[in-house]
Amino acid sequence: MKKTTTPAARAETMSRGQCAKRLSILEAAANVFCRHGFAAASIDEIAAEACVSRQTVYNHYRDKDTLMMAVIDDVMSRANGMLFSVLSTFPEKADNIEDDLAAFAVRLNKNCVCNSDGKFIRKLVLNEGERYPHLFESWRQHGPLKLTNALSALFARLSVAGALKIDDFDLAARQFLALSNADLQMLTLLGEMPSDEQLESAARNAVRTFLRAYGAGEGQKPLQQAALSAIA
Amino acid sequence: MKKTTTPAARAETMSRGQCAKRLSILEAAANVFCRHGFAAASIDEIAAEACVSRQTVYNHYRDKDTLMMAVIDDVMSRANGMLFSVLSTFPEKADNIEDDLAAFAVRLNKNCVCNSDGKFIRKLVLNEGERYPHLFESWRQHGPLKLTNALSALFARLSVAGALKIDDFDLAARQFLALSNADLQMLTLLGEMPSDEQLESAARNAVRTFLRAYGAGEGQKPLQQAALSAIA
DNA sequence: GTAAAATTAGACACCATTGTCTAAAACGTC
DNA sequence: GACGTTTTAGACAATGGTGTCTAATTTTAC
Repeated sequence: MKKTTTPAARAETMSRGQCAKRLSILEAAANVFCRHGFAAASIDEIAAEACVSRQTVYNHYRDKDTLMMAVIDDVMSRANGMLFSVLSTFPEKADNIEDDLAAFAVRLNKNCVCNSDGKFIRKLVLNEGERYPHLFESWRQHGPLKLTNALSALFARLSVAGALKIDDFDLAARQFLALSNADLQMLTLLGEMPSDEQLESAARNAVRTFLRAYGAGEGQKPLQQAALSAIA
Repeated sequence: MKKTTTPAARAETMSRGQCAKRLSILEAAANVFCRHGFAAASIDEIAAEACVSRQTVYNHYRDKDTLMMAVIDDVMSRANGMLFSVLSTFPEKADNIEDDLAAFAVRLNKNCVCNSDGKFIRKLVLNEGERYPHLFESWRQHGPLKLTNALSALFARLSVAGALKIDDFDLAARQFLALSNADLQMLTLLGEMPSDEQLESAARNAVRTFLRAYGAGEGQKPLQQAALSAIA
């Protein structure tokens, strides 16, 4: 097991068979950890769900803790990448703020909050955040803090452009996110993925209220249209 | 163990010694279950934390599941009672809505959301809600649904009184609650109890934005005072 | 086709936990 | 002080999961 192939060749070797199993194990482990929690998750169940023998799991990851760390790394980095990607879709111009903000809220909730990675991270942070302050802090930095900072900067730009009237940008960012989740919390709590209609409706409701509070209302146009409740 | 004492006498007997131990066990179990989750919680740790021998735990509760059920019952009924109590403090008159709503938000967050029962229920619902739909539904009925319904009715009254301008009362209720939590989520996620100042500030921020969106603004008085951010 | 590497099933020791049992001790009541 | 009840500490078997090992089988590279 030493120097049998060059690193490049081994990388090529690992590119399909091994790598596929690694990913399969990671995905299965994420699911099982999410379903049962770390302590109650059994390696046997993970192996079965990954369609892999238990020994193979131990071949790739020394022990349960190592596997858990790898899963956390995997999910976190994917979630960070997705958040970065979504943040890069900020509205550039100040025309049609309502539609732009709503579309952004939809993208955010769909790709970062309500998907399976979001669910995993929510459970992880709630359950282990106290036990592992470093984990909590790292998540906070790369997640909510980065998000609110970006939103805050966006709101500042829009305020300067005269499209919004905001005194505390940071507060407005937190409130925008809170409003965006108001209609979805129940669904995400159960881990269900909201339908496109629900996502759209929730975003509309949030943005309308947000703009009624912070819009640079010429006409203010309040209660422009009866809102459709998003929750059954 | 039959007819040794009258039920009344036995009740009297149990009123201090046994009952105290029962409560001690319940409290310890709630803490340990909350810290480690159901599967990872050990009866030994619960017994130790309750200052009671393990056998005593088994004397009072047949097995781990029974104990868990008892804890859930205990926490849920206490939380329901507290919510009922807080709901009975709704503002009666429509004068000074801002202060009244803020004070209500403070009471709600302090006694129902951010306390240890709230923390327990949050973890319980997130972790076991999918596995036990009945548990989830029961919580939803007695918790968020009752709360939003009551708030919705209050907003309807205030709208009729001309103090608010709301088209969708239910949506407004959900948004009010979402805004009330916007500044506290980070803290409650870690299980910390926010200070009175933080509770007050979070409620102020929420109510101010809420009224800017839904207030029957005569002067609308926007941006009346620079907001103090509640989050460090 | 062959050799190296990876995978598999199964057996295994080990450990923590659950729930039971027993005998001794503490408690409260009369 | 005597009695019944509750509590306690400790031993105990049973269970289930972890992590290791081995030998056989499959996959992959060349």
